[in-house]
Amino acid sequence: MESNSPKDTLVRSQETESLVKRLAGPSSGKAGLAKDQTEINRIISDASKGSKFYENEKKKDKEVTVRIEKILKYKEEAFKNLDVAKVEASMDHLIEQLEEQRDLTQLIVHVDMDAFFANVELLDNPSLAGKTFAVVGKGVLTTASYEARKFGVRSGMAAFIAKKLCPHLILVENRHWRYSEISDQIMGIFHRYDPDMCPAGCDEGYLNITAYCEEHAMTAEECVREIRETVFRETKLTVSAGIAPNKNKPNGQYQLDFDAKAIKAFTHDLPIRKVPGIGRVSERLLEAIGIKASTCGDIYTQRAVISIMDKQFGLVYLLRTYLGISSNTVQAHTREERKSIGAERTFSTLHKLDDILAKLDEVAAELEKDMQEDGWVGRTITLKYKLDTYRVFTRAKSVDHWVSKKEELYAVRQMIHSSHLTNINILLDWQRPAPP
DNA sequence: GCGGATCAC
DNA sequence: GATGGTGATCCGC
Repeated sequence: MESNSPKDTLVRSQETESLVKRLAGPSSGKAGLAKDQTEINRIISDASKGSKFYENEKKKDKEVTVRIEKILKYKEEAFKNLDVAKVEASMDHLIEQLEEQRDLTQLIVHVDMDAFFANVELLDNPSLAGKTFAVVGKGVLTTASYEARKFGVRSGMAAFIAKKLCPHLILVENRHWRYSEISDQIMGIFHRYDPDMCPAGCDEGYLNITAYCEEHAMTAEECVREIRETVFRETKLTVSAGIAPNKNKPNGQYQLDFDAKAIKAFTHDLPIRKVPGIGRVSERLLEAIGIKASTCGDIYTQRAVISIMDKQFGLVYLLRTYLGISSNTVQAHTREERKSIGAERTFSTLHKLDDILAKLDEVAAELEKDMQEDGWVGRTITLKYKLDTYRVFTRAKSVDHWVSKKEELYAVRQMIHSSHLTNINILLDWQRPAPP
């Protein structure tokens, strides 16, 4: 095999490009590309180069490349005997059926606090106003102020990398108790508008305001303005909202027309990476099979390919994404619906088994404490640990009785088969998903 | 049921 | 010098 074929060169240059993008972190592509993102990515990559973290990312990137090669081979094979016109016609039929399920009667709102942790810090320390600062926990950023974001600083980024991008960056330590305090307050406000509202993390949620608007003879827009004003009045924090007939997240503060055509126009140019569930890897895989512009509009033009790759990508999920149809029911999760509880710690590399077991004991004790608070019990104990190479191992064991004690959690020590640990995670499942 | 991977926040 | 913690889900054994 000649190693300098055009295809080879292409694959290799793609690989470095995707690695550089990967190193920029999971949230970098999410907010839309900055003008000088290439330069930012270069700085990040240079700062990482040579580290074990970098080597691990390189390995994972390579694995995705191999996955892509397999998928392309499969695609080529499946395409050989494919009557494209016929498949497209049957896809069009399926799309019609899905279109019939579109329900435009519900007023669904997605509310999302602006730079939540950062703005809470700003609230409690006004001297941060206008400054480039970020909130940091365990060496990793959880939020960045809008001023800092201009430098390419993003949540999920290592603090020392952020400092390279923005040397004057002020680092503020996480204060979790403070955020949950305010989170409770905000969720309380959202509840007044929809008692069944569904929180998504501590700073955002989905509301169905159909009933509220009916009862108070309000339009959705008026209602959402009132929600946002109430949050600001009671917390002095700002919130953005998107209004739509289902849970597809609109962009920022936005009301989507309640009309199939307008919704499809919206998704047509929407980068597929912004769709919940499409992350960095799926974006790369989809790009490889022809979602070239990486927008949802390409789902339609590539419907024949996608139909033969149903297994890999989920045909109906993608078609519904193209149509801009998603669930429009909002329901709070009940405590009973929770499926697992866990505790995780990262530490500097431990080599001696005794030290590792001591750490494991700490994590087990922490998990037992959290379990007691909620009266939680489970049947499957999973141990996850990470080596200093960032390689992760998982070992699970299901038992025939309910586990609640730290002694039983600590028993996972039998499953450790390495040293050089930097992270330990113990997870307890209430019930594993039943096989179909 | 288990282990690896991906994803969201 | 250095890259988090919690919970969910899907796929291929």
